[in-house]
Amino acid sequence: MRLVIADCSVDYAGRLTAHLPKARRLLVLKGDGSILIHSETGSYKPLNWMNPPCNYSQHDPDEEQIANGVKELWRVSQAKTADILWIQIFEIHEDIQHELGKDPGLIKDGVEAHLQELLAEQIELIGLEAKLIRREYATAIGPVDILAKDSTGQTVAIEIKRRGEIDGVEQLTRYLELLNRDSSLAPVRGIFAAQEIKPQARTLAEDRGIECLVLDYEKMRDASFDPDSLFG
Amino acid sequence: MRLVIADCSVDYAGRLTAHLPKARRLLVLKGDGSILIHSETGSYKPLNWMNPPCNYSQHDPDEEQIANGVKELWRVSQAKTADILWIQIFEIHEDIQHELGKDPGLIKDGVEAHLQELLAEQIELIGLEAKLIRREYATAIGPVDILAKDSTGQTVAIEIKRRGEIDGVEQLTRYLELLNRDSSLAPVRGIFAAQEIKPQARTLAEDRGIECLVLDYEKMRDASFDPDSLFG
DNA sequence: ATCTTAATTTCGGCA
DNA sequence: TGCCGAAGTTAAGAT
Repeated sequence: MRLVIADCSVDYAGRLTAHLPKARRLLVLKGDGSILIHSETGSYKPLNWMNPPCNYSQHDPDEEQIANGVKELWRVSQAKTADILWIQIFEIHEDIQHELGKDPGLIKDGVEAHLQELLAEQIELIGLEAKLIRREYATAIGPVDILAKDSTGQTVAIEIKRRGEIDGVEQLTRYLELLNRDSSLAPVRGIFAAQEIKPQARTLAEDRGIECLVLDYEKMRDASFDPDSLFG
Repeated sequence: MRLVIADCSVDYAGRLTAHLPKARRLLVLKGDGSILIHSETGSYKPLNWMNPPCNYSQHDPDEEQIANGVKELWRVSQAKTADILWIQIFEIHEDIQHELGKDPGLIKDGVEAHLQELLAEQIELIGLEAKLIRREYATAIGPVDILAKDSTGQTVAIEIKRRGEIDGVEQLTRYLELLNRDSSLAPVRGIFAAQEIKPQARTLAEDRGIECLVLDYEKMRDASFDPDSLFG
């Protein structure tokens, strides 16, 4: 990995056209050939970048560029698409190199899968005497997060999201349409369950007769450790 | 901006819990207090990070940590949320500092907003004598990009994308369903306009009676500079 | 390899 | 400030 602090200007041409005027910035050239251009502020997205695999080459600045003070001209192009980054280097203030080696990677815990696990375990949150049929109920267009039966015996399809947005309602709608063609299950109603449900998603869901359920992750997790606290 | 190459391990607790085992990495401490932790590969998202505003402090490692070889213990916490990053430093291989100053920022060209502006201006591209009703026509489930009337007086809802994919067709379908309930507008037909329309999106759109319109950005931009060139 | 879905999404615009 | 949708989204998982 090479780290360069330099006064530079950048031009990107690819999915869009963009330009960075001359300023002092950090250039990170990674071992896989990718490059990141960062400023002093703004997290964590670089001002400009190129994803691997890409090709780096150095070129001679033309007369006009030399007259403008350009010392080096870098070209970074994407190997698969037509994306190109031209970097004009005016002055290099720092230039160091270190090999980092392979990274063991990030270990995560606590995402959507956990919410699904907890709701399956505490299925009565959707209504008293509700029973779990199964998680990840397979259909032709993908698995339904949870399939259950309510106290009246009606089948319920549940879509779980961390944040409930319109896409999730569309997804559940497609499942319901399909499940309702299965006479052994129909009529199937839907519940859209999420830690947070956006107003537009709620509007669309209710317009389609889909119930919205806001999940309290902390409470569900606590109840999972101490089952008595939920229904006791 | 401070750049540190160090052997470190990281623990994050916040919206999720995550851990990075000991390895050599790049730590970027920006002037706004934010921190990025990068490895040799994988652009451009860091392995771990903390967004500004945040607080940095150094702590004394406990006996166990010292026994494990921890030399420094950094704590970076988000000022507004409860997110915390603990960084165990085993060895520092490089530690440099540079002030970059304020960045003039990125200048973009060729995004969706611009396409929308151009099509509103050149609305006859959807058909002769078409008239613009308005851009960003508000509905309960979000704004329609462009609402217009064609030469027969029929209302037309237009969804604009840079790249036309299935999502965009779904979005337009929802708008059409809603708009067609409004007797002062109905019947409303749809046009799916994009610089590039994916075959699957085109198939779905046409199946639903939605017209597909491929936009030539360069040509529209030129026409905007020289209006005569378009219809002359 | 392609498609689908989530993301500690980030980022910008407008109410 | 908060909500909503786009992004050169990126990244991970499934088909």
